[in-house]
Amino acid sequence: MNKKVRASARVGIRDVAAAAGVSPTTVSHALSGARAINPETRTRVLATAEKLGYSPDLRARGMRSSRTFTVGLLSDTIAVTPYAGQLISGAQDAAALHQSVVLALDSTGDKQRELLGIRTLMDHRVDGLIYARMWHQEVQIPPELTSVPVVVANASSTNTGHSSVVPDEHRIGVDATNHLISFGHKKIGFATVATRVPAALGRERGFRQALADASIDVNESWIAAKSTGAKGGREAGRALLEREDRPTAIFCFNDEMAMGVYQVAADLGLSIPDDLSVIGVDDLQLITQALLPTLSTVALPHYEMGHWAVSQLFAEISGDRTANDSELLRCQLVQRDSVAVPKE
Amino acid sequence: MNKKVRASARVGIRDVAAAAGVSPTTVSHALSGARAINPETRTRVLATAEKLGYSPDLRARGMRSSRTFTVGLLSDTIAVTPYAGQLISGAQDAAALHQSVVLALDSTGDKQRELLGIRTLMDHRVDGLIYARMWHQEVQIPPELTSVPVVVANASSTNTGHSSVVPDEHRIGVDATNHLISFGHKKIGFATVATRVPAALGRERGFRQALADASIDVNESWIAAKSTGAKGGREAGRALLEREDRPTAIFCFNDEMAMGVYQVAADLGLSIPDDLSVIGVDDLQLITQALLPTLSTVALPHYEMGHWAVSQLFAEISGDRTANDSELLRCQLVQRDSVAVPKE
DNA sequence: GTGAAAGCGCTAACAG
DNA sequence: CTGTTAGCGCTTTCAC
Repeated sequence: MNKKVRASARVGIRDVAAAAGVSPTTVSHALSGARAINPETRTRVLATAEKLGYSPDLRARGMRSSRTFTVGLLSDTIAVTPYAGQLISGAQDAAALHQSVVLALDSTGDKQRELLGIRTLMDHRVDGLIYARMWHQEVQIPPELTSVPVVVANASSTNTGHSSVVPDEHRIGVDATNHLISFGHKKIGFATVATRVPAALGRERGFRQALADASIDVNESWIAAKSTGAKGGREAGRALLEREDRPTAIFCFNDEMAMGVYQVAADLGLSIPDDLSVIGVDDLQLITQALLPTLSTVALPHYEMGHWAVSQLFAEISGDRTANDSELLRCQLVQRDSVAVPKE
Repeated sequence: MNKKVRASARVGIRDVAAAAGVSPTTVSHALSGARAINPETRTRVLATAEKLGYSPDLRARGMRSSRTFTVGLLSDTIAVTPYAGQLISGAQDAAALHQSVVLALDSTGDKQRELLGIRTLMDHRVDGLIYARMWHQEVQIPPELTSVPVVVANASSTNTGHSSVVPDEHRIGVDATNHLISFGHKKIGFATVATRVPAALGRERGFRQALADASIDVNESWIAAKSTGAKGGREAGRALLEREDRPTAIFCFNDEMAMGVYQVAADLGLSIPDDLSVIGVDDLQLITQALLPTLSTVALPHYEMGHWAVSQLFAEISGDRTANDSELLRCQLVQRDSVAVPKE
């Protein structure tokens, strides 16, 4: 019941100034450290601010300094995977390092909604923008996205001038295949997707390269390209495992396909990892942890991509780094129980 | 090359006013429709604004009207499920209906980070706040969260005064069980979790109620409470299926546990749905669509909860609705291929 | 080291 | 129906 009368009128810099017996200007500078202040005064001001429960109004602050402490994140999420959450989470953490927050918006893949989202983000005067995809792909930055720094996440932009970050797909292929090779496998299959997306292309190149480096010949009939998902995994698994000379290990394009391979293996009476080693990509814990045995995989770095993108954005804004950097993120191999030494 | 000289100086209401030969006030009102304007003038102003590529500065607008067109969303996400994305997505869509955006922040379950998040959100002067959990639970609203309207999503608040929205767990139990009953099952098991969370309690009550309503006796040894996840599902599945008098159908606490039951069934040579019907809860498509046969389930309404929460928030802000409403959301039964008529 | 004044882009209050 | 004036809360000149 103490001055709380005008509860709606939040305490501002002015109130602090009055209470501390200085001018608003001094409070401002004491808070921001923008110019030298008598240490004593400074301490007093800070204490007063604390006591009064002062909380800065970022909008007002931004009005003058033309910043909003806000970055936009435009994605194409359809929320069936945890990817969006992970990427946003990384973006948030990086933004927090710059006293900023992220304004995430998804377009559901709809051009109309995307345009609306861009407008909204612009109206909020975001300091910069992350243009993100949930699946690694090539994108064209919408021309409306001008007059604001943009960094592309999990996609590469065809129209240049923007930094971008993607997983190192080639390396994923190399690492996964090498992991199988390191256990002694020589007969290694690849269950992949038929679409010519960067992920498929890169991982296959990596697969071939790792085999070549180990002087293992590629058996073309041990590469099965089907649709994605568990269904595609089952198709690929059948193609690979129902042959006389079947591989002893299969590198799967992703965890869902690996799950399909598990199903076929069970059906054929093949035990994992004794009769067949399997490795996936993605590290969707819902799958990798639930499968029996748990699935070894290469984790996709969504969190890291979000983090990198926002860090890069701020670096560009402050002029520390130039646009048009592009980063290839190394992915982590996660060892679980689906890979073992081959029987024979 | 045309006036674009001062590209950084965005066109504002003033520029539009000058170009249209009216005062800024008129432009403001023409834009907002807050007061009557000569239709002709209005049209001219709007056209000018469009031509000049005017985009309102929401911060400035909010400065005067003390709104930010922004709602905060504080969650405890650990991003292994797509839930967060779904809830946020619902929140975004509802916010868009009020020309607002959502500022999502997660605390990773850390009290310290949560406090920081609250501060950040407050500094950004969000118009309201959604306090969300990814797993249905009871929460206590942090005392710092005062001076701003709060709605709780996927949790119920012990300290009153806030509206909240949760799934109707009892109904989930009833609907899932009834679904099995409708196929003719009488020997129905329940694979659940041992923790006394609202979801487990409610679903079990619903399970019992549905059986009672159908005059089917509950066989207590057909209720197995284990840990969650596929592992718990396997344990529960073993407990239920390795008996002489085994149930012909199992209602699983969630999809992951259902996956565990699938694994045990396969191990015991039981075919789904011929020898055993299974139904889950969650509708995690990564699992439900990947399992063979695809899993029937009851979908958790994360999108809807996000949507409801934000709608309620705006209703409270505008005074249309009072705080302290609480909503029980009906969940959708998703029929797939894991339920069939029992053999015998 | 500190203050006073001006103003970011907009809308609300007060005029006509 | 329209315009003028003031001011949201802060930072930034410019002055001392």
